[in-house]
Amino acid sequence: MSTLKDVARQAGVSIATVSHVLNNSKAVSPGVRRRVLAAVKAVDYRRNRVARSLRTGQSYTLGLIVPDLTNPFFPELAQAVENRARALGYALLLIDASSNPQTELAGLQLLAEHGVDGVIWIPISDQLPDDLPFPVVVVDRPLANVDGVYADHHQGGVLLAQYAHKLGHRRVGLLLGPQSLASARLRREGFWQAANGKLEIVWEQEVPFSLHLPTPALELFSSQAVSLIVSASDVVAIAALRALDEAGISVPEEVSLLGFDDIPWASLVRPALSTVRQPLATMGERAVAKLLERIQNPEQVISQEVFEVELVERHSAHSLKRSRS
Amino acid sequence: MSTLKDVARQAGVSIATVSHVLNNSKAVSPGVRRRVLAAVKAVDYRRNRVARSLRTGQSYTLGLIVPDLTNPFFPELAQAVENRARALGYALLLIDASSNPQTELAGLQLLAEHGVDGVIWIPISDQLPDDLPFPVVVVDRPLANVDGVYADHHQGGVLLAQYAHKLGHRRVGLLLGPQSLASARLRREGFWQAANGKLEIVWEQEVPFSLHLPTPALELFSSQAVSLIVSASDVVAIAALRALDEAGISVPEEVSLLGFDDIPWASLVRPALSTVRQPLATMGERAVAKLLERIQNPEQVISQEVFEVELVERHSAHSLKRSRS
DNA sequence: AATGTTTGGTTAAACGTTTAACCGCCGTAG
DNA sequence: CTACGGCGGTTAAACGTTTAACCAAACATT
Repeated sequence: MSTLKDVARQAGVSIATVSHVLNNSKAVSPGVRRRVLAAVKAVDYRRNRVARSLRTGQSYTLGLIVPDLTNPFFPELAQAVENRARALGYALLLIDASSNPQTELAGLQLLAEHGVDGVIWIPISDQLPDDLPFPVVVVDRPLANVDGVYADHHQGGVLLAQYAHKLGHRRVGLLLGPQSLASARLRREGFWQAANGKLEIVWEQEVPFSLHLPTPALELFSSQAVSLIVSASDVVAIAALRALDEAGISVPEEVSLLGFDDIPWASLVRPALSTVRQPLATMGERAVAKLLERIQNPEQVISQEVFEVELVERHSAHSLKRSRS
Repeated sequence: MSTLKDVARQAGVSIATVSHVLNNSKAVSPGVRRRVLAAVKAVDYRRNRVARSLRTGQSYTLGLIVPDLTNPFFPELAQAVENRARALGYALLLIDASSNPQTELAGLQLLAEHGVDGVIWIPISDQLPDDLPFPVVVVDRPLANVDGVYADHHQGGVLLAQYAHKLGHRRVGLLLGPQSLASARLRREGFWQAANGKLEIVWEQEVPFSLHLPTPALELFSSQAVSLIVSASDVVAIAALRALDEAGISVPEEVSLLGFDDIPWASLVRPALSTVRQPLATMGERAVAKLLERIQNPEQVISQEVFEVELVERHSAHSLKRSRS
């Protein structure tokens, strides 16, 4: 690869001058500028970001840590983040933590070594390690003392409960997300709060955000009759769907099902999932914007942005009212 | 962030010595080594990979370019690549090309600037730009003159045709992937070859690898009767599934459907897709291994590895024989 | 005892940028 | 005519490593 030196030699100027025309960091005469640009083409020069990083302390690289790419919730987010970052001149280092908090920490460490300017983090751990040498903005799962962008999980819970009530359900079961995650806690709280007096929560079961339901959850389906199962996320809803199907229980005729997230698959599955939508791509883009703001201005007060959620009605939940009347 | 200099001062040795203990690049007495290690802890030293890169010419960073993370075929691959790369001490720069060849090229350029040691590429373009300053290994879509790891697409096509014949189908329609992609071409060729004389290919339609079917494809479903539709990939099979559902055509009763890839969703969808499986994660891991071999030994002869595929029977394709007998 | 040889450490150059400091020159103002 | 302030360019230092070259002291070999 050719360097500034090569360009300089080719153009018959000093390397400083070349640098200045490339960065517009100083006035340079049109004649020289033209020569330099020509030389750049001639030797096929590409700036060496490594050297630049070393000198300036900026790497123009961001980090992204996701818990598990295999969970269809994350790719959409990741894509938005990557595209936005690249549009703004940043490359993106990806860490997939494989649902392992250890890995996640190691990832943070790795990103530090690589000198990223900042990282976007969808955490599994419930707190930020201290003395990180870069700013971070957390996405999806609220954490204290960090910039964050989240959906309004609490409101999502409320929406679900209201919808359940509106459909005339009374006895419901809750497939909760990991309660170590603020997002899952908030959804639960929202639901409970809005359910108060109107809905009877017959059982609650904590399950991982995964396509594989633990057997205790499976057993609940048959043991205690509920007319509606509301699940922690679309993925677990879909897992439940499959389990119910295998158990010969039909949705929504025998039991209704509600999801959360509105991942693309929610509308692809049969019956299509009624769920609550969060603006994933927007959140991803906003996260990188926020991170860059923080990088520009490290002293600004930390803030959280919460995005509105929206109920989307499809066909996995059934109204009891009509069938009763 | 503390530097070698800080560690050296703290330990009362030269920075060269510190470097040597950290890299085991020279014998150092146990006493000094202990002091250095202690100093490292004391000042919370982390190696600065940027500086190291500049000096050594190695960045310990790999690039990964995927066409579209939102297509569920890729996350699994990406995860495998990332995990394997990290396990071997490499970080991974992700580029999502958003199905745009322009973006893809820009991404390659960006990776070059960042000085990656090599890149793993799932290309949309049909050839490798020349004078890339790093080695690349191509995955999934065969390209000439590059290292590659692929599934045996041709054999997959054969398997599909044989299976179709075994089930007693005769009139079939083909939802082909973009024929600019070698993978899609090979699948088609395999199918045609094995179909020869046994199957009548009533129509062929080229569609993108996406959840959205173009309308010409939709129209085919009703216009010309076939008993089986074989699709370019699971995603398009699922798209077809939905379209058929909306058209009130039931699968597999009225028309059978076959996929390709065996993405996780293939088994989640109803009816579960019969499809051909390729060992995605294995291929991802093998790709990074191959890339590293190439980095170690730039002169080795280029090679392609093709992986066996396997038919997996589920419930989207129907035997005609029984119903006829 | 004189002469290699090994051991354990240091010095300094180099990687490719950016950027502050410097400098010569030209045009203009006093 | 002198002084002065851009203008347009160059020089050189610095970023944090790695690593070749060097060196002193300890040790082994005859």
